[in-house]
Amino acid sequence: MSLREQNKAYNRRRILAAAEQIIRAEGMDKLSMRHLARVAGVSLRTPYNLFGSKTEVLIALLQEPVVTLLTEALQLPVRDGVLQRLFAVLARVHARLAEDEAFFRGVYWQMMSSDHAEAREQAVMSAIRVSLPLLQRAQFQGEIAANFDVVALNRHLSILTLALIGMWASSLFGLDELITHIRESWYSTLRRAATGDGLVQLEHQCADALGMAGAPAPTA
Amino acid sequence: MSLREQNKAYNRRRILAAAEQIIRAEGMDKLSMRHLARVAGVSLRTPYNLFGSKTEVLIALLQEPVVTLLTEALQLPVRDGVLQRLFAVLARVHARLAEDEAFFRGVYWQMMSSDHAEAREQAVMSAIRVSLPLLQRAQFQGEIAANFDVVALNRHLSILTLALIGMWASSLFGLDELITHIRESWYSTLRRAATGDGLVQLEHQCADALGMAGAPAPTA
DNA sequence: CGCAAACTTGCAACACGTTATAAACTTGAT
DNA sequence: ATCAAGTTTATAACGTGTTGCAAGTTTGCG
Repeated sequence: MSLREQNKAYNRRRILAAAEQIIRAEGMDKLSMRHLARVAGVSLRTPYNLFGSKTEVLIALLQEPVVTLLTEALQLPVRDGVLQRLFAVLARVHARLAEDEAFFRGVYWQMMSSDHAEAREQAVMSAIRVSLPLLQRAQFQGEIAANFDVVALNRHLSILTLALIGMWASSLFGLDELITHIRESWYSTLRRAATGDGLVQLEHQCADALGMAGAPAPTA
Repeated sequence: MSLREQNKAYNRRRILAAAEQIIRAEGMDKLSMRHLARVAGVSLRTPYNLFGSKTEVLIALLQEPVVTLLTEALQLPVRDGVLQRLFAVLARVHARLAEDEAFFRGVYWQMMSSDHAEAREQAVMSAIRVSLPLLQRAQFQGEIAANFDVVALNRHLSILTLALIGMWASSLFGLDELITHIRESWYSTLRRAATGDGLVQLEHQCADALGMAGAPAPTA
């Protein structure tokens, strides 16, 4: 890497570190570009040169912990099958979000409520890509019906999930309710697509602790 | 109504009319408070006096068409039952949104991406209240299992729907895909709760045109 | 009418995200 | 060392939502 690139990378890291520190120590509403630049020891223009906008700073700030969390969660040991793995990932994400609820909520909120539609769209699309291999594997192993359009299924599930995360980020409910809604919609949606062993795994999830229903799903 | 109240109501109407005109003629991004005040023939301070914030102006702007649309849609003639009525309402809403897509999208987006969490929460809560009577009636008529917590079911469905609308408003996909996601999630969720006649109505909806699936739901 | 309360107006101000401009600095290659 | 290209910096500016303040206007009441 050339010296030029090294310096840019160094400034990028300083800016992201400053952003995280400000959010943790002073709160999301104190994260202005002027303050960020001052804390990072950099001019106001530099974050714009290196990231493009405040939104893209926040996207970069989320990327590292999210990638770390997902790659770790996707390797959790699982006994039964692929669909169970999905819910195990959700549980891991739940635990991680609980550790840093205010941080993730604030960053995600500001990120999603900005004008920069293109930057948001890119972030969302990369999120949709994460879960596709899992669902494809589930279909390959016969947990999902062979004639189901698994790409559309994945898109639907991802969009549902991100939409619910967006409402959580907008402070309309707490983390526990968010996870309940996600579990509920994953369960309901996958129940349409699952077959055989997949259905067994799903009913196991339902028996665990599905918040909404007064009763397990009707078996007719 | 006292003269004082009359004048306030008159100014409110002028401001809302000006807002609508600006959005339609010049686009959402031209709707600044200064411009709005100028077009409405009113001082910058007055919208704040009468509504409190830009967010609340937009909420007021949405309220009238939304209430009109929903009260009309809820009285649509329906042959079969309550669950079918839900999907009929959705179809009516779809048609209305299609007439004014940019308008509704822009207003909803600005409304939901503001800082005023309380105002947003109030709007969301009133939206949740709309569908509850229908679901309660469905349960009363045996279309939904008697032991299902219909209040939680309604909250879940409403939040799913609003979350998806939020993603549509943020320009992540178009109106047709929005309706597909809503139909899909309503169908999947209600299939857990429906019994007897309710299930029959749902399968009728599924046969209509459910976008995602390559196949009808597995009958096991 | 006359007076107090309610309301609107005009103006300045604040902090914000973002951009333009021009000067200073750093790097890479000759 | 020199020079051009690439980056950062300082400063000012624009338009934004929102608020404070003092003056002006309108309304309701005696």
